Amino acid sequence: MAQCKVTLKDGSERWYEQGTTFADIAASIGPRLAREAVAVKVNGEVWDLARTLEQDAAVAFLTLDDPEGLDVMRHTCAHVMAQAVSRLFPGVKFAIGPVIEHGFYYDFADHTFTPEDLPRIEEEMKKIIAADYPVVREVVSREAALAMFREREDRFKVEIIEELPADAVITIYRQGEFVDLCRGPHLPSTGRIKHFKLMSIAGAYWRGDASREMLTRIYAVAFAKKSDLDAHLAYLEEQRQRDHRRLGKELGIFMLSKEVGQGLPLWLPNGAKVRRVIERYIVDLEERLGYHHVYTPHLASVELYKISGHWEHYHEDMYPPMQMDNEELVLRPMNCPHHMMIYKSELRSYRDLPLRIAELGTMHRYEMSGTLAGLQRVRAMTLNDAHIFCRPDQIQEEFTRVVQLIQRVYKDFGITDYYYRLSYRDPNDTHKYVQNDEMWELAQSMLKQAMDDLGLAYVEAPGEAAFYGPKLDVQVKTALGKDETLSTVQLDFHLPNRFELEFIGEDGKPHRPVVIHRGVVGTMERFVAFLLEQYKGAFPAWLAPVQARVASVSDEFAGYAEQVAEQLRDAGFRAEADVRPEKIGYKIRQAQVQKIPYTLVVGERERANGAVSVRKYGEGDLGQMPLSAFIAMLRDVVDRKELLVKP
RNA sequence: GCCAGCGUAGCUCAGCAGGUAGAGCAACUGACUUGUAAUCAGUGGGUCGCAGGUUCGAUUCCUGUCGCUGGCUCCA
Repeated sequence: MAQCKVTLKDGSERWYEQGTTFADIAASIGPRLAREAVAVKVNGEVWDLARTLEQDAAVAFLTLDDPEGLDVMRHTCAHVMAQAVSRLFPGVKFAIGPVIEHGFYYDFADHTFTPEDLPRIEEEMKKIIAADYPVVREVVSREAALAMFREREDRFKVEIIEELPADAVITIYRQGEFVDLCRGPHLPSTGRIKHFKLMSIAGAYWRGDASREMLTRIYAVAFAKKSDLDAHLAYLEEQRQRDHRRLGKELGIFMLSKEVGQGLPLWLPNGAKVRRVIERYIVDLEERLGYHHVYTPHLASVELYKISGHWEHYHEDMYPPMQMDNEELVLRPMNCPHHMMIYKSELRSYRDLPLRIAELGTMHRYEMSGTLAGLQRVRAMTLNDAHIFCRPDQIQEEFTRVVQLIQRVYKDFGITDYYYRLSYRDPNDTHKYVQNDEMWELAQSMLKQAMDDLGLAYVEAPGEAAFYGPKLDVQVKTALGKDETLSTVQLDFHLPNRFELEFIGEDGKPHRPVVIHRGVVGTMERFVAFLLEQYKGAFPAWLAPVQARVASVSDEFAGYAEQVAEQLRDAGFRAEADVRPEKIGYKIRQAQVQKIPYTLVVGERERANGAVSVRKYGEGDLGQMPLSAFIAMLRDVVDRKELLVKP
């Protein structure tokens, strides 16, 4: 028998007979490895331990401590769940069951699950794990595979097999009475599965295609250690506590009601205060950076959107037209066309460029009801929007300035957990986009170049572009773990053509400008939703609806408390007095629950000294200080935009 | 929009398997005059999302509808 050389992770080399299983190789290295190995990486590919060594190879054994090893366990766990389902609900059809972050899911058809089914399925899974069935890989011919799954009437598996490339190695995995089409790899046996929990049931379209059958998906998590599972569940619970919908209600930020309409939020006084601070901040900053803020109406003629092309491409997301006099009007879903018209209102010289037109503009978009979520997804939203009209040679500098502005703003708000995404058009579905291949190629490579020159890391996302051009998105995570776009910068060579924009160049001839669309704060709604979750409702002093509450120790000091609050307001702060005849402990508790940054306790000792006793949210009693000293401190904290609690 | 679940007082939630509803907080009234996360007592408040149906009788079962939640699709 031929000998094969095995190079291990530590660089050492060993020789084994061809045909030796990797399980045996692991055993020859050590009993502990034999016990803990769940799979093996052979020349970079993850394999089952039962597979055999056929040629010289670089070999690394995987345990549950390796992310790839953990994924193998999660994948096998998905099969165990499917097996349990097939036992409990005969006739259920199986679609796909991939590994996802923290766990896995499996899509089923021809049976509707309810939440009560989950514990039953878990119980059955535990039996399957206890039975410790070996998981056996089997290579089968395409014909055999088709025959097998046709006989079971597993239409999804048949479809998958039919679409596999001609040279694909088709494998099935068996465990006990259960068999599934699967590429693998898997654990050696079901008994190796550790800790898991079935989480939720959801609908999901077959192959993610809304025109196809809706399947029932069961989501689950799985971990190597009980403590990891518990920690994950605790984390999810904590995330639920910081859900902006919960905090938004508790803190009086916004409300929604069906009487007002779905997805149409009302900003309550506290929310409006926060929003106003942000609006002032961003408008001031933009004006300093050479943006010109404008106001344009919420209604526009359909004609305007026919010129822009929105009517053709975006029509289904717009509220239908209203016929008045001899005009057809729509609620605007975006204000780019208005800004195009502002550009066109004068003859522009190359010396005028870049021209940066900005607006806090309210838009209305018809979002599908199922996608609405608190302030994160709404149907009426105010964008921190701007359109930069520039010469082609100015694109890169303007783009760079926008990215720097984004970074500046994120720093001021203490936003650190985000990533950049370059969104390109979907090369397989180009009809969704404006037709101009050359433009797309140019714009996409230009964005990439600019990001590379900035030295910023990014992910590339085909299919995420706007219909008129590629974009840079800044992605953040919501409390529920979903990615959302917070900021966006989009290159547009299209609208300038549609509106026939021009500037007079140095040569005295007309030229076409380029437009950069950009939203830094994005929408006020999503931004505030994000901040609520980011700060767990504890807004930094510069943003907080109430920066300081003055709490009187007893009625006798109500006058002094009012006086202190008024002095704070005169100094430009948002302050109020709590002079109710309640115990000081109760007032303090309420101020803490409302996450007010500073509570100022005033009684005899403070009144006598013109002082306040300062309690800071998250830190506790800072002791007594003269009111003037507190004002100086608060001013400094506000100016520096200091975060209230460390993230 | 699609699939599933949920919808009880202002808020958070009880209410086993059908017999016209309860707690805590909040609100209101009174007492207490208070020193760093809840003072005590009392009072009011719900056509149990809405509309049908089954039943002697429905918050409880069924159907429809509206809304919310999770996910899919979509997306700032």
